Amino acid sequence: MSSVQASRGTRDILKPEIYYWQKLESVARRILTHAVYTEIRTPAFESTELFARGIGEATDIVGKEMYSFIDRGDRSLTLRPEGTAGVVRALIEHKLYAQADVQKLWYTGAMFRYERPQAGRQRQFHQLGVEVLGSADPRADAEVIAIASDFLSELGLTELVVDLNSVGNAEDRLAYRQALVDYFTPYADRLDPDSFDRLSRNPLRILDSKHPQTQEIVQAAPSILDYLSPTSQQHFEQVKSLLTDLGIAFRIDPRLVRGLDYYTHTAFEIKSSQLGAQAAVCGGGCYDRLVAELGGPDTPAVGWAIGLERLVLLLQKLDEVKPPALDFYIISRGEQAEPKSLLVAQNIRRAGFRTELDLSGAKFDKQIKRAVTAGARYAVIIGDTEAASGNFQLKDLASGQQQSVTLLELISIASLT
RNA sequence: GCGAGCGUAGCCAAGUGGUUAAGGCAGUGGUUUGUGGUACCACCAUUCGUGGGUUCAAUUCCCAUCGUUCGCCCCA
Repeated sequence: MSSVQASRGTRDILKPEIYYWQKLESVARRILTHAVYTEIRTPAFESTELFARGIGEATDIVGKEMYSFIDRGDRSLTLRPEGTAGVVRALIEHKLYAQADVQKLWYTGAMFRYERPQAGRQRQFHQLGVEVLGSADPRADAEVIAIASDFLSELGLTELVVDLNSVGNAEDRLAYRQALVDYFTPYADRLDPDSFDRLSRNPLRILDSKHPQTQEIVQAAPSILDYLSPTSQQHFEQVKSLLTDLGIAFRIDPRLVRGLDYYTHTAFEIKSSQLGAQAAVCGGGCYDRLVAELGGPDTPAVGWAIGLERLVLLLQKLDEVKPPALDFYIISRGEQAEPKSLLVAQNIRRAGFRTELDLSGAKFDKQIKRAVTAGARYAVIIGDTEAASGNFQLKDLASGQQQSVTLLELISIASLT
């Protein structure tokens, strides 16, 4: 086949699937609006430096997954691989922190990473995220988790589990990192190659290796929870107690670490047992150092991102989402009738009814069949006789009853029922 | 980036080294006039993702390539 096809890792979202996306978007919008989070829309590409500095040079995302390019003005740009860096850049650039101590923001949009595509993992994918900037209060952590939890359960998802951990502050992490290096070094030759590599680069990440032999060694590794400073510990305790008060079930996973450098204190993931290897639907945590690292004032922050492709995969396993019900289906055939049908359709639509106009010119039986399949409540049948008289056939598709009515009568009948 | 599987019509799917590539769903036309069901009839892949090779002969075997799926990596 010589026709052009969608690029690897990109896809079109077509009819049945799009209803899930629309549902998820409307639920998200409602919940976030009620929580008084403000939507923010940032560019799909940013200067490469923003991600290199923000996400961390040593991360895989920056190291090998970014869509970077030089534009015609010799600038190095990158399609955003995640949403937080751009939001923080906007916060700093517009000095949003000066308008209010705490900013509560949310975003959704396409992100880009050069990865091996798989179910629920595309090169162009979509995330929904929230960021609370300017509060170190444990309530901020608990609030964002509560919002994620409400959002997911509102969508009807069960079998979700919140995994929770604290990675402490910068000093805690440093001390823990050293402890891990000390622990793993004697086992260095027994680690899998990836983990061996991380020993010097990013030892925390050895913890969530899936390699069986590495896992065995990890079993007895020191726990981050033993390296938390009293303040970090207190913060963590408060988050746990707030979640308990909210009735949000969670389990502590001291081996939960995040892939991005900017995380501190609370780290969490919401996972589904129904997703195979791409189990994490929502991931987030605190990132107290990021704003300062990108040149802004010292600003504590917490947020999460939800992978929408994975969420849609889950939703599709639940109930079927249908398009909104159809009120009218306009059937017409004939030289006088067909032009008239559009006028009728527009009038009914203006009266507030969802109305489909059949443009096929097919025979009446065919069009009526389609009206039934489309789930319409009424069919309006217009032939040349009706077009001339101004009286249309209004057919109730459930009962099969049909009457001859004017446009005004037709609308008032529909309004009454 | 690594390992493995898969790729036949809009969808599902059988198939074999050898004249015309099953079947089902959907679609279209029809069984005389402008009305939903059922039944019946007809039509619907010059071609098996693409390119190359082996062979007298390939959808079938081999190689490459593209896409996709699963796992690793990573992440949401």
